[in-house]
Amino acid sequence: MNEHVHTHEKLTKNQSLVMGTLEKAGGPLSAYTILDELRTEGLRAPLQVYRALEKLVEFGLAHRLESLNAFVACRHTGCGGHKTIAFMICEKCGHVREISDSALAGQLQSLAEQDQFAMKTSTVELRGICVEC
Amino acid sequence: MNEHVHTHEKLTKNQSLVMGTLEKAGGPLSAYTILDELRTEGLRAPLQVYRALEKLVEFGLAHRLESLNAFVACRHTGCGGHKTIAFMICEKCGHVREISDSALAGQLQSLAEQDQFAMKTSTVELRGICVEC
DNA sequence: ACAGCGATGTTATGTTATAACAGTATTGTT
DNA sequence: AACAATACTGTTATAACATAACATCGCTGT
Repeated sequence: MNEHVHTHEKLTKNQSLVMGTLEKAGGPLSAYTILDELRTEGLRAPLQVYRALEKLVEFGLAHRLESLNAFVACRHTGCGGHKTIAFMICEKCGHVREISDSALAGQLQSLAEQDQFAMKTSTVELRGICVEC
Repeated sequence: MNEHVHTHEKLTKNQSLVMGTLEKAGGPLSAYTILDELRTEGLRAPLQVYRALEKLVEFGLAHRLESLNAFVACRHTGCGGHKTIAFMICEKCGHVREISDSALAGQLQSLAEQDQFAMKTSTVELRGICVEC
């Protein structure tokens, strides 16, 4: 399960700091938790974190979990060819599993097309209990 | 497209008030917007609304839209036999379409089973532009 | 009568997110 | 080098969303 190493060459200072914090955590963090982690690095205001997160999400390096109001590092970055489609969130241990499933992606797209709905983004979050719990 | 009439026989006063407000709106409302609507009815505190919403969601009479931090009346109540699976949210006009699709439901369930994940609830929200916009 | 339980009302507080404005850094162009 | 354009940064203040804690009320069943 050795994960990838991300270098973030093009990231700015704050973006790097936030990305590093997310990766170190290995799970979802709230913006304010990230901020607290980074006070030692000189960050002081929520906006500094939110602005970095906005970019990271835009770049596909991080994802926002709507049902948690939290953010996670993308597991897939750098491998290309997959869009993140869904998350399985364990309500007991907090573990988040990121899923790329092209069948699901297609299904969502065709649902949208049925209604002539121009889908821009999709949020799929499954809540429950994971294997280990 | 004549929709159903809901009578809410078993609802408490606050639950009725909140449900009525959601139905009258015909679209998503934030808890605080609901509160403002109901100040004339004597409601004063957010908790009064949140507590009612919690029950309504539990009863399946309303849904929470995670990506909007808002709530909508369920379109389907009283017909039985369908679980709400997804929402299509227009980012331009704010219109929300509620979708029951058993194929999608099955797909989510089987994704969960693949990982031996005991799914309790699912959130599926598609963002984009609707036909009319 | 009274215990149990769920709903209510209220105050206070916690948590998440953005507005508005000023300044700094980088890049590309002439 | 001078400049404009663009993006990022820092800061203060505030908005928007949500819950904790506690006291009380009003049913229902025994």
